[in-house]
Parts: sequence; structure tokens; C-alpha cells
Amino acid sequence: MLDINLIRNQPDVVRQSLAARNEPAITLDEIIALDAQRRDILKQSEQLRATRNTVSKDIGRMKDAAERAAKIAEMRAVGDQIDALETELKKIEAQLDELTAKLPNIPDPRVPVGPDEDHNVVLRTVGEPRAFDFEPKAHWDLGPALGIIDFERGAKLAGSRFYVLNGHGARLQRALIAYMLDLHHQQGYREVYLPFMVKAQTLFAAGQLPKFRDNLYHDVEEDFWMVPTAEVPLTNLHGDEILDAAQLPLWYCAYTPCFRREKMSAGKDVRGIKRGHQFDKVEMYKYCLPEHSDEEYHRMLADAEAVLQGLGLAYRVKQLCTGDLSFGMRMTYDLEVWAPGCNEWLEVSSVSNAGDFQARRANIKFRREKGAKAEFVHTLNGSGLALPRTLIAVLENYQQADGSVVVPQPLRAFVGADVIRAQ
RNA sequence: GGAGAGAUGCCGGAGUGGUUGAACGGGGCGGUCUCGAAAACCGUUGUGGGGCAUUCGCCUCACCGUGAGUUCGAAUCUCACUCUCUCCGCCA
Repeated sequence: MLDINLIRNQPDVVRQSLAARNEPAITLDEIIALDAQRRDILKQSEQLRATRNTVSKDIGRMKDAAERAAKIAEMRAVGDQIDALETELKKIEAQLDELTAKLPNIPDPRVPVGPDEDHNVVLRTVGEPRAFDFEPKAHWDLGPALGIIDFERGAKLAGSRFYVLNGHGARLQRALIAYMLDLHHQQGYREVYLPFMVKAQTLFAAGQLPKFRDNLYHDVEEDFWMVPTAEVPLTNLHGDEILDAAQLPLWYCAYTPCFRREKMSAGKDVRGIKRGHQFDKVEMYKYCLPEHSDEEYHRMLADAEAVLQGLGLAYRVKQLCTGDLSFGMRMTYDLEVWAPGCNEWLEVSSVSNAGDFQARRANIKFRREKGAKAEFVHTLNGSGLALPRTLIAVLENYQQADGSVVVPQPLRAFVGADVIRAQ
């Protein structure tokens, strides 16, 4: 959510942001007009209320019955006027909320301007993609051959975009989750276990609703929504709270499954385990002071990179341009890991700074000292990392000519094997 | 799933239609006292919106779980919902 004062006082800043984000369809004129109307009506209705409050108190003290009856009749009329204004006000506020809820966050000035993902900028590549002396296989061949990924049975159970991980495949994924959580714990993040289903308000506060409604699974009977990322419950963990400045920053990490309908990606990436309706992810999340958010943000990026470095995987850091930036974020770095079998860079992490955008929606504030005015915190989130794609990278990068897969050193204790062979 | 009880400010807890934004106690903060501290005493202590001033600030409206309603006037009455607790049932 943007500050209405920003829209009111510096509409050009917002207009520039919309242009940079390639959102020419959204305009501010209606919002600005509604905002003016709202304040006008509010003023009228408050004046009437003030009158009614004073007179009502007088009525309570009145002895003269005739005078009393006259005042009551008078105030009844005032009450009717207030009701009429209130009805009008609610209508306007509903329209205003609907429109402002659709305004995306303002990009950080350092974000390169560009209309779409083709204008993202690769900042650096870390590590050398492994050179193979044989033709590396894609995981969709490697996995079934090893008996660790079962696409047929996944489809039998749940349909397309589902799969079963078997034996060492399941163990390898669990090893990755445990390794990531342990690493983040060492880095200083507090691990939390979260609800995987949440209320609509929780999704709204994280910026998923109303915009991404079509990408979410929803239980109509109980009105539960399946989380598309742990970022959603993590954002609301401190929703409607005023924190002490001394408590900040708060660093959290969590493992959750993520559920996505992938309506927007119909027909895309159907092969393999790259894009499923259900996938696992370890997420990092921070609440911090506004003046520290940039520093905390880059530290989080380093923490996500450490996961890939620990696994010995080559990756690159990409900065998203304004047009590819997601709705609620000011700045985003993607981490992409090299997958030699698929022959592409796979996005395994998105590290973003939301500024105070999510904090406004979720109403998360802090106070610098006793009696000081409450201010909005900044929130940061980053995957650390998305599981199926990291699993792909491990399988494809650590494969050997005979089709077996060497287990990276830090995962061996969890997997209980040094090499995964056909089972 | 059934029966009952409850939801008030940082916390505990009063308040059943009018001068209550809210008694009282605790905690916090400021002060007096003190070499310092404790005790005692005094003061203070919510959020959001709008307007004026834009330098301390001032005025006003709303908020006592949430949403509707009754009323000149609601924390207080009515209805619905949510959550918490207790007991019973069921269950991994």
C-alpha cells in the first residue's frame, strides 16, 4: 500500500513509477478526486457529529420537557443527515481502497528501467559451470532412471504438474531443507513453523490479494487459502503490532510447502519438476528500521548466496528491471543456478526489499522510544532457496557418466549416502 | 460436533443508556527527596483520520473482539460473526 499523502502531494512520483513498471492502464486522477471528496464529506459529517455530541450531552441535563423534546427532534434530523453523509463516505472509501490497493510499490531509484524481463541485468556470475566429458542428462531422464523421481505415479495421484520423490530423491530434498534451515540458523535467523493455510486478510496484507487471486488455492467451505509462499504468513507474523525499536531487526526463516495454480504459466515448463502446483521452499524474512533496510537487504542476498556456495553450485545474480519487479517490491535480485541438463539458468531465489509497502498493508509499526510516534517498519524477504529447482541443480551438476549422482558434502549426513545409484 | 463462560487501555480489572477515552491497582516514563539507590509522594502514560499552525502545539471525529441495528445519546441494549477458556463427544 502506498501512503495516500504521497499520492496526494507528489502524484508525479507515483506516475513515473507506473510508467517505469509498464502499467500505463493505471491512472491516479480518480484516486485524487475521490480523496478530495472523501475529506470534504468527512469534514461535513464531523461538524454535524460535534454538534450532536454537545447537544446530546445538554439533553441529558435538561429539565424542561418541551425544550427537551424540541432538541431531540432537532438532533434526530441531524442524525439523518449524518447517516446520509456516512453512506456516501463509505461508498467513496470503498472505491478509493479498491483503487489504491491496485497501485504497485515505487521502485528504488537504483533499479534499472525496462519494460520486461529481457531488460533485467546480470550483475555477476559466481563459480564456473562444471565442464562435462559426457553429455549431461536432464533431471527428467536422470531422476526416473535412478528411481528417485516418479512422474507417472504423481500424475496418477494428483494429475499433471505433480510428481513423487522416491527413496534417496525424497531424502535428498529433505537433506536440502535441513541443510538450508541449519545454515540460516547459524546465520542468525530464527526458525519458525507456520500455518500453511491462512485467512484472506493475511494474503491481502502480503500483497497477494486482490491481484494474484487466480494463482491461489482456496477452500471455499472454510475460507482458508493455501500459502503460495512462506512470505505470506511471515509478513503477517507481526501484523497489527507496534514493535520496540530495540527489538529490531527481526530475522526469521521458515520451511513451508507452497501452492500455486500456475494459471498464468499454462503450458510453460511442463516438463520435469521445475514448476509444480506444490513445491517446497525455505524462506528468509526480516523486519527492520527504514534506515537499515538496504544494509539488511544486501546481507540477506549474501545469506542466500551462501546456500549455493555451500553446495558448490555455479550461479548468477540478476537485478530485475522496473517492468519485471513484482507488485509489492522496491528492488529484487534473482539468484539463478546453472542446470547443465535442462541447459538453462534456473531461478532458485528472489531476494526483495518491500520498503514499508507490506508494513502499511499489514499495519506493522515500531516506536523509536517511549511516547514517540509509531512508524512503519521495512520488510525484506528472500528465498533460501526454492527446493525443486535446487534439487534439479544438484542432480544435474553432480551426475556422473554412469548415471549416478554424487551427494554434495554438506548433505551426506542427512541423506545417509555419498552417492545416489539406481535403486 | 454439543453445553456453558468470557473478550475493556502495556497488564490485571471496574463499569448495564447521558458530564467515561474510560474508576482502581500494577508496570513504564518524568519529577521531589537522596551522595546514589530503595521506599514514599506528585505528575504522566493508546491508536487512527480530518482541520488549523507547521516552532512547543491546538481543535475535532472515530475506536472498549468484528460487523450490523435500536436511540437525541451506546463500552453499557438487540442481532450475527470471530476468537479464547471449561466440560462432554470424536479423532492423528
